Amino acid sequence: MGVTIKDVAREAKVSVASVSRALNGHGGVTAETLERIREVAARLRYIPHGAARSLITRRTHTIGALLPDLYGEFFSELIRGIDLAARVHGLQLLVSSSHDGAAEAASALRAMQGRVDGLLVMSPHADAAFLRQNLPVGLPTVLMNTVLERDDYAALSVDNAGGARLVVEHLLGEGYRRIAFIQGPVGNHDVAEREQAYREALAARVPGVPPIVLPGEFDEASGYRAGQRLIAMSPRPDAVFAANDMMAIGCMAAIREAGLRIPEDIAVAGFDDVPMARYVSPALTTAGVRIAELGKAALEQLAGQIEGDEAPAVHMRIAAELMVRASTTRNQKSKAARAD
Amino acid sequence: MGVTIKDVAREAKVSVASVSRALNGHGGVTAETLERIREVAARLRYIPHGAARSLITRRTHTIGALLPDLYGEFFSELIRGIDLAARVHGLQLLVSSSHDGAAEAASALRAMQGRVDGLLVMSPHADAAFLRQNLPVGLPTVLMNTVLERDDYAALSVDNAGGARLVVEHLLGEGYRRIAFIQGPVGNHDVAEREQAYREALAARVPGVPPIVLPGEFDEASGYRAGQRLIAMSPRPDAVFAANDMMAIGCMAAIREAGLRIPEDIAVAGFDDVPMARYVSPALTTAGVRIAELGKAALEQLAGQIEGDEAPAVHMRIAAELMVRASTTRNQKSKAARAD
DNA sequence: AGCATCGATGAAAACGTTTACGTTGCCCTC
DNA sequence: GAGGGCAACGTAAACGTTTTCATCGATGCT
Repeated sequence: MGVTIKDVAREAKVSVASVSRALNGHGGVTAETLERIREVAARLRYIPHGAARSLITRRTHTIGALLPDLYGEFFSELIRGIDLAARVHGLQLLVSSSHDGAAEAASALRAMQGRVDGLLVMSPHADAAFLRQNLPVGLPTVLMNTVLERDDYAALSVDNAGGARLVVEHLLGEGYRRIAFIQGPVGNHDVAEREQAYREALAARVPGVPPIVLPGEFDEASGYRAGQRLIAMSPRPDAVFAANDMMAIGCMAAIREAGLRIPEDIAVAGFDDVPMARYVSPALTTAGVRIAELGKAALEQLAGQIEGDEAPAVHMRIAAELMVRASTTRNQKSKAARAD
Repeated sequence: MGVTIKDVAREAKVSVASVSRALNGHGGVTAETLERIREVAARLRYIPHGAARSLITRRTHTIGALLPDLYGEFFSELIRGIDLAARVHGLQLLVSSSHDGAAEAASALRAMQGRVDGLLVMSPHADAAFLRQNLPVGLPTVLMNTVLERDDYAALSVDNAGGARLVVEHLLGEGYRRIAFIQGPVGNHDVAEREQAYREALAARVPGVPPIVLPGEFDEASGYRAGQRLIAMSPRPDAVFAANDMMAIGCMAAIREAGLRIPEDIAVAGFDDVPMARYVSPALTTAGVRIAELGKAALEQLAGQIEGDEAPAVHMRIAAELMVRASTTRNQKSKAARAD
C-alpha cells in the first residue's frame, strides 16, 4: 500500500542506505544526491514507517500512560501536564484508560510493549503482583498515586494526608467542632489517606469529639445524599469535609435546599480545587494540588530515566495547598470572600 | 534487553513458529506443547513486541488523534468520548496535541505513520494542502471541526451555526434587542461560524439593529475585559452572547462588579455548555453539544473505515441544543431557574 | 501392503527500517 | 606511479514477529 524507502531508493537510483542517511541527515551523501533524494521523497510523499524504524532503533519516542479513567477535571489536567512536558522532550503519548477490570488493565499494559519507551502508571489495579506480572522488565516506569511504597519503581503521589490535615485544621481554627467527612469510592487509596488524616487530625486536636463518616461515590449525587443524611443528624454537624469537590458541591445543594446557610449553619470544604470550586456560591474552600504539575513532574522523572538510563527510584509527594474561600469563613476577613 | 519469542522457543524446545501459533491461539499445536509454551512464556515474563508484530501484521490496533490542545472541558470530553468508543473496538489511542505551528503539527502527524491504523484530525492547520502533504496515502482518516468541505475525507463537526442561531433567537424571543457578540481567537473556524450565524440571525429577525462585536480569546479574562467594554457602551447592549462559556462567565463577573443585574439589566449566554455553566449564578444559558458524542461518532466512523475498508466519506454535523437557564430569563417561568 | 490424508512442527521469507562493514573511485603524498 | 587515505555509496544483517510452505510421522482406507 504505502510507499516505502525502497520505492524512494529505486526512483532516486540509489540504495536504501543512502536514502536513510540522506533523510536522517547522517551525512555521507553528496549535496546533489541529497537534493535528489529529498525531491523524490517529497514527490512520492514518502513517510517513514514508525514501527519498522523503532524496531531497529529501539526507540519509539512515545510514552504510555495507563490511567483508570479520563472523566473529569482531574484527568484532564493530569494529561495536559503530561502532554506539555512530553512535548518538550519530543515524546508522544499513548494513553489507555477506562479499564474496569484488572485483566483489561493488564492487556492494555501488555499491548504497550514495544510501542513505548517508558510507562506512566496510575491504576487501582497496580499492586506489586500486577506490576511484576505485566510490566515489561527493564522498561522505565513511573507510578502515580499508587499504594505501592516499595523502592522498585519511581513513584509520585499527591500529599493527601497533608491536604486533608490542612482542611481539618482550618475548620477547627474557624471554630467548627463537629466536622463530618464524606468518603469516596471504597478501596480508593486517595480517599483512604484523606480519611485517615481527617481522623488523626481530629483525634490530635479535639480528642473528645468523635469522627462522623458518611459514604460517597465522588459524584455530585452522592454528595447530595450525604448532605441530606447529615442535616438529619442530631446533634447536627457544623462542618463537612468532602473527599472531593464534586461531592462538596452536591452537599451544598442539599444544605441550601434544607434552608440552612453556608457557612453560618454548616461549613463545607472539599478536596481537589476543581475550577468550578471558585464559581459556586459561596465559593468552596478546598485543598488543591496543581494536578498538571503532578503530571509534569511524573513525565520529567520518566524522561530522566529514559534519557540517562539511571534508575533513581525517587519517591515524591506533590504538596497540596489550602484554598480558603467563603464556604468555611464565618467572618468576612478572608480575601477569598469577595462580593457575591 | 527484553525477552523475545526466540527465548521462549529455545526454552520450550520448539520453533518460534509454534510459540507464535500457541500464544495466538491459532491452533496447530498439541495440548501438551501448548501448555508447555504457555508455562515457559509466563515464567520468562514474555510480552510480545508490539512494533515487530504490527510490522508484519499491518495492524496496530491504535488510532492517532491530532488535537490542537488538551486544555479545558472541551478536549477532556472529546477525548473521553473517543476513548470510550475506542475501547469498544479494542483500539488504543495515540494522542498528539499542543502543536502551535503547522510544522510541528506536520511532524506529529508524520510520526504517526506506521504506528496507527487510522487518524482523527482536528487542527487549525489542517487545510487541504497540509493534509495532502502530510497524511499518509490510504490511511483511514476522519476530520473533526475542520474548514475542509471537500469530499476527500470523512468529516464531523459541531453545528456551530445552528447553535448560535438558537441562542440569538432565544434572546430575541425573551425580548432582548441590542445583543452583543464576544468573539474567540482570530482565525478560529468555530468562532467564525458562530459569529456569522449571529449576524445572519440578527439581520433576518431585527433588520434595523446593528451587530455589536467585541474581541475575545476564549478565556475568562478576555470575557471579563469584553464585559467591561460592553458596560461602558451607550446605548448599552441589553444582552451578550459569548462565543464560549468561559468568556461568558468572565463577562458575568464584570457585569456584577459594575452593580448591574443579570438578566434584568444584561442577559448573558454562552456556547459549549461546560459543566460549570450550571453552577454559576445565575446559571448560564448556553448552546451545548454533547462533545463526547462527537468524539464517539468520529471514532465509530473511523473504525468503520478501518474494519470494513469502505471509504464512505460521510459529512456529518452534530446538533447543538439550547440549554435555557436563569442568565437569560427575565421572568421566572423557566424550569432551570430553581431556587438559588 | 500401499497410498492418500491429515495434524503437528520447523525452516525461512517477509514486513520497513538502520547501520556495520565493504567496495569503489578519487585525490594527495612520497 | 604506487600506495594510502577518505568520501560516497552499496550490501547485507539485524530488529521481533507472523505466516506460508515443506517435512515428517501416523493414521485411515482400499
